[in-house]
Amino acid sequence: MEQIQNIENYLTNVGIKPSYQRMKIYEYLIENMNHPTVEMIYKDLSPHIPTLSKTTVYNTLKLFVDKEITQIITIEDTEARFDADTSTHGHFKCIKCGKIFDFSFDKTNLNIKQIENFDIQQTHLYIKGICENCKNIDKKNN
Amino acid sequence: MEQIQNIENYLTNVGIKPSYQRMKIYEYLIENMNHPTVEMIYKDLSPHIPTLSKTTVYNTLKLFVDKEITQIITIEDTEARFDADTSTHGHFKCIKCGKIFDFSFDKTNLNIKQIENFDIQQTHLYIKGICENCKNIDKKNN
DNA sequence: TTTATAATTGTAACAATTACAGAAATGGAA
DNA sequence: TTCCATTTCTGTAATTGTTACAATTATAAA
Repeated sequence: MEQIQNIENYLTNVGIKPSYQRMKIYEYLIENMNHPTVEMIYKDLSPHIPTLSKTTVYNTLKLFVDKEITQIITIEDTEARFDADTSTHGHFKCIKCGKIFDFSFDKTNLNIKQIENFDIQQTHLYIKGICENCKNIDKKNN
Repeated sequence: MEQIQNIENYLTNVGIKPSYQRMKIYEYLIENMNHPTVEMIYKDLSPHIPTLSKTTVYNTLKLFVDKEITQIITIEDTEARFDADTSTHGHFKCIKCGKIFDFSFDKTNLNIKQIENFDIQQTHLYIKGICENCKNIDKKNN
């Protein structure tokens, strides 16, 4: 399809040889912006790529991160999540339903003092709490 | 000592029975604000508490987190770090020397749109890059 | 077709964490 | 004090996420 064609070109452009597995994993990432774990990617793709190895998923994601077309999200201490959107944006995790939401924020007026002369390469903002939907469910049950 | 006496009272006040291990671990946290890992805490305390078990360190930290007198820092995906300062503040990790720096930031004007009606319980800001000291070392070597 | 190189796979190793059961400590009640 | 119940601590085993590595397979150039 068109999509896959685009992915092939895109990977080539950033210096990644577009193997079948790599294209499928990248396609999965941009179609599933729900910040999947390695386990999720492996489980969902295995039926379509029967020979797929979990090691390949790990290797491929590491490659994507190195080439800066994917970022690691460490909002939970248990396992890493991956996001094909590498722009600086925040992540909210609902502690009730577990869903992770994206949000944008203005990092220009954080007004940071102590690290003014440091070189900043990555900024991650993680917020935890209860999402609107779960809040409403709570209300109903009271 | 005075310090230990304070810790005993403090733990009691937040609803934690102040056992010897718990007091020592909490004392370690407030004396070592360098965001230690479980391994670091265990290694440093073992000589003073020969019977200490790593499981106790895990259990105790989980208890502290539950009672909200300690926060988990997940700036790296490999292992959890712990911080007895539970106020909202940012963490900078230098990718050269690995050191973690605290900094304060203004979370009032982040100007967040998409999660306005969400309940916010924790805010974590993680920044990665190169600290001033490592920057200067780099300059000298060029 | 041959050959060199790169990518993929599967297994084993590793490291952080958790589960669990028994031992030790604690704190009343008799 | 002694007895008993409960809590805490300990050590080992199990679990989980990740990485190392060697063998196999695919790719691409000569």
